Amino acid sequence: MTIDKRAAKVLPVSFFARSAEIVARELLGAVVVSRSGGVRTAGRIVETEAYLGGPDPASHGYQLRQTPRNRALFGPPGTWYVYRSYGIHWCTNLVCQSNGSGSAVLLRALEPMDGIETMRHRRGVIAERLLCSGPGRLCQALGITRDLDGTAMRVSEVLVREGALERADVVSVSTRIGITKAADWPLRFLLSSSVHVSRPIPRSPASSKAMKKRGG
DNA sequence: GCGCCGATTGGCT
DNA sequence: GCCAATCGGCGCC
Repeated sequence: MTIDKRAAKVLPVSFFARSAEIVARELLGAVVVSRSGGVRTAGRIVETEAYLGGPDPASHGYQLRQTPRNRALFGPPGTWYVYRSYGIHWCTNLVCQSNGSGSAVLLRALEPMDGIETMRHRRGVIAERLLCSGPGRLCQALGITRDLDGTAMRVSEVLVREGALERADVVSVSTRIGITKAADWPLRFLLSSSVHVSRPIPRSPASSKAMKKRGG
């Protein structure tokens, strides 16, 4: 897949000035273009999660509590919020809704499009499906670090609307990954037909239990 | 000041 | 499936 320059259009701030849930769903199929280190890399978004800020116990903006780390989360819509995960990885979000809402969309997986050799070099892996299939992985592949935190969406990395979804794309919703609080909120959005998602849709707890009981 | 925890990943059983 | 790596935020003393 390549980016059609005629159709490519940078997403306006108004795109992000809506609920994180809506933005997370509508970002599927959009393209992230990074120019980190002067090298161009790009990927198509295939997985996102919404974090709702004040009312969301899993959000870094829970109860609108601000710290030096999450400062960017309370900035204007379209601001990048990048944080360190487990002291090792970077994860990147785009601020949504309104100033001070603390809500954002986490980018969880991309389908690599441009600069794939650069991604391989940065990631130290060959397999294409391991390049951007996770929030930490995609940051490494695109060269995203704390440098991007608090900057406006267009400053370095940008998001462009790439037509829309393709005919083969299947939009699915599931619970969010890797959290313990509000773990049952259906705020993960993914193109479930893509091989580049971080994980498949989890089985429901009930059927998972049944599978375990049956030795599956 | 001290200890625990996490929006992850990669390697091993 | 289990576990370590590694660090900032947070609760508690």
